[in-house]
Amino acid sequence: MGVTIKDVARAAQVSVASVSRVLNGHATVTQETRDHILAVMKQLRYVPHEGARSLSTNLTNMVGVLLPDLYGEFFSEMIRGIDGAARLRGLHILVASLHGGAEEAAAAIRTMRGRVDGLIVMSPHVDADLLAQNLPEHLPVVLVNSGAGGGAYASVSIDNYSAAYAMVRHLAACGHRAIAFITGPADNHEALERLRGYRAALADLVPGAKEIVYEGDFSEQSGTRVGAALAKKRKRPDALFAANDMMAVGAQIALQQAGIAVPRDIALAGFDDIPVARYVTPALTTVRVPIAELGAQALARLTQRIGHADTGIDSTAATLDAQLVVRASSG
Amino acid sequence: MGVTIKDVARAAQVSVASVSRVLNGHATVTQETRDHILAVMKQLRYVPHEGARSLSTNLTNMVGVLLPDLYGEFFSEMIRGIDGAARLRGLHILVASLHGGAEEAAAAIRTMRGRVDGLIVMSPHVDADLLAQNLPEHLPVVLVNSGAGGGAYASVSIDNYSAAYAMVRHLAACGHRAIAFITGPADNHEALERLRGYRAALADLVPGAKEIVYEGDFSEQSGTRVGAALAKKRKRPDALFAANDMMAVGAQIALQQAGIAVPRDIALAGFDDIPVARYVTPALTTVRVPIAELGAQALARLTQRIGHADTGIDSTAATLDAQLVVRASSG
DNA sequence: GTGAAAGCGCTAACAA
DNA sequence: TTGTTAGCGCTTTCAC
Repeated sequence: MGVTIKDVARAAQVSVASVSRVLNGHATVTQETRDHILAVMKQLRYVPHEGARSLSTNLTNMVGVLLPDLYGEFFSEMIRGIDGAARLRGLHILVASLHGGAEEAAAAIRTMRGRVDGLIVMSPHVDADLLAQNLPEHLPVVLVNSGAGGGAYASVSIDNYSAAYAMVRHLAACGHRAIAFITGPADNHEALERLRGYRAALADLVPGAKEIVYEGDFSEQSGTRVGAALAKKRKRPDALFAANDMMAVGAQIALQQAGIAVPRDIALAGFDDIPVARYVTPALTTVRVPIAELGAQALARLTQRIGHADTGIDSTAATLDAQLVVRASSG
Repeated sequence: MGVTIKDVARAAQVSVASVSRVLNGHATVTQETRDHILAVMKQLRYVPHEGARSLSTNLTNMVGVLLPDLYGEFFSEMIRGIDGAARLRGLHILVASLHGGAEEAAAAIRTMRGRVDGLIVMSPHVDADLLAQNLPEHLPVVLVNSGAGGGAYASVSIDNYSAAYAMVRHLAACGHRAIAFITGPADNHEALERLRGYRAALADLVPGAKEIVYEGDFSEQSGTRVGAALAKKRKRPDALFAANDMMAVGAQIALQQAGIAVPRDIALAGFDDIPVARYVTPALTTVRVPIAELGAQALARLTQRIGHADTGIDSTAATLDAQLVVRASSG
């Protein structure tokens, strides 16, 4: 196909070893031959074959990124964070989504063998077993926002529990007592942590208050449903806390269409701080999740593991704090 | 490092060739030995080394995606479209951003050699020369939304010109005569096409109207600046058409803060239909760009080129239509 | 300082 | 049906 190291060697009348040496900056080459080889490379438009080099060195300078989905702001921020940290270290990223079921996830994991030096896995569904089964041994892995590790892998996550707790504290401080919650998908680790935070805070901070929990699935529609249902009730809660912003926005629109004012009639809060949160009216009180930072941290942890791959399993879990963002919707 | 094909062969008491055969589904293996080998693979947890396989077959099943930036909705939609089309074909994607200058862009392009079967390049800045210089010869390439091809490469793009033209037609049909425009970055091909569409439509459809052009750079701030400037004027245009949604949103906020109502005092329109456009008040009239579709098309074109790589250079340019989305902001 | 040659893990003739 | 062997493009000892 293309120009190979052999072509360069032949044209420069040297051995491939010498060409390889200048390629890798090994000092043991005369300035003279080095210049000559460099010139020939230029002239032939030689571009090294990274794949072959990887096979030889057992180093790819790539990290695999396994995401549950490639949709929306969360994902793009994540990639941005990872890529930023990666380019700093001269690494490239191989992205794959785990879209389908366990079957497809397993396939995705397996095709990473020999292509990457490490893996960043974010997967609310994949469990530790699946990983263990399909992961080439000794391949460094960092889990993101996942309960799957079970302590077996290094991980970084957002402190969803504390952030949800803090949000309820804020709502209570605003004078709201009947505080309702819209959950995320039942099998999503993050969503469950947020629910747990809501429950704990309610029990701790609003004595005598009882939980009001609506089921959602992180989609705007599920928020809309809850908003519409609430609008029809005679007795509404003082505040509605959705496990993510999209549901909060859905609820807000449904409520307003029913003539119920936010925050006058009911306070509203979300989670994530997606861009839209700033632009809706009233602007949405929410929790800012440092997504890009999360990705950057994951990559940092990973490269550190790649450095000394034989230090055994690293099961430490890092946690990033999320930040309360108070806007108009919480009253 | 891991378990290799040799290990499997040894354990199964067969040659590596046989193992390779069952790996690749070559029928010429007894059911008996096949089963045996499969069992050994399972037991040893063998995962083929894709890198090595690629070197042998000269096929990576990966496509490189070079993006100008990894920020925001546009990028994530693009990736989603490409990835969706890729997984349909059993391909994986290697993402890299061209962040820095030409230097870095060149480096990014070069490291793709031997890692990918083809390249999707979206780059408002990179020109045809840079590509030609650093691209391994015969590597299939598809350009996205770029003027860089100069007809030398296959490309797919949005018909920015016609969409902008249609938007001006819509604004004119709403009765607006003094229609202003906020440009994008001066070196951005798409931005220039939108400007060209605005100019042509104005000349064709609003006889006697003169162009009112403000400079922007696609950022929300630049829109805010224009909005603020406009707010101070005694005589404002009837309508403001921004070359992208972020600038339109920026302008809208600045105008409203100055007490100028949209669309009563001035009509507003954007371009892209980012999610926020739907949620601002009033909702933004804009042009929906089928970004994911654009990515999917690019990948489709690419794979078709990868199939018959020796058919020479394909310089055909496909164009996707964008769609006018009329909401409240245009009056 | 430079070259010859073995090997990275796999595939694909070619033989048997 | 199965095994032997020569690469794929590169790196890296080990001699010279």
